[in-house]
Amino acid sequence: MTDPAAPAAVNSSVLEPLPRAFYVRDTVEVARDLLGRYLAFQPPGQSPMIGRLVEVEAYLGERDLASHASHGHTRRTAPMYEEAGHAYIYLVYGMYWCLNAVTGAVGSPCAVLIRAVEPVEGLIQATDGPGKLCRAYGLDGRWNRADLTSSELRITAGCPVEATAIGTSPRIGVAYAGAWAREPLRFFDRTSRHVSRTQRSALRVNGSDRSS
DNA sequence: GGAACGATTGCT
DNA sequence: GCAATCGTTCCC
Repeated sequence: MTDPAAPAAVNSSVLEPLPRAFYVRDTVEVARDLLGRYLAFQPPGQSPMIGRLVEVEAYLGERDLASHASHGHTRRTAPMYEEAGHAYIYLVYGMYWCLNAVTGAVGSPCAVLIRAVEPVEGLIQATDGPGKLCRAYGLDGRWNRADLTSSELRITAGCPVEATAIGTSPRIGVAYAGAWAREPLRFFDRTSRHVSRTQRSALRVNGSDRSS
């Protein structure tokens, strides 16, 4: 039975956090399965911010030349080597924070970069880009290693995007990575108008949109 | 200790 | 097309 007093922009079942086991799988599988899920953040004393994941990228460990992990285990990349289901948050270009979900087994430095969400609740600023969404949520390095299954920063069940609606393309901003730059490791909801601006221009240029 | 370089964004 | 801006990584 629905609670008539609930604000109910979002019902409770979709807000159930995804369990640890969700993240302890093949990283590409996790990336695709993350589309349609909710990124929910409620800092102490503030109202919740919720967005629907519409664009992600998979980073596949030390052999992946586009990944920070290609430099091995360093102070920065340590979170990727740790338990799946936690956040890996880093500063890029000295200005923007980026949020990842750590995936796979401990010791295997894989992660999924959250590139864009569609505002669902409490989000005012733009969320169509990895730096923009962290700015909109107010996320920064203090939330590095946050447990996405149980902390104030979590990813919840939402409603997964069906396979036929998932678009695939090479990753953005990793031209330095040689052949790895061309791997189809970016996934997005083809029906969403909230994918990143960078993605749309890249797709126009290289025509690499391969919906699957 | 120093230099080069970004998993981006926004303005020209 | 390109500047902003600073932590990380790597070389001396």
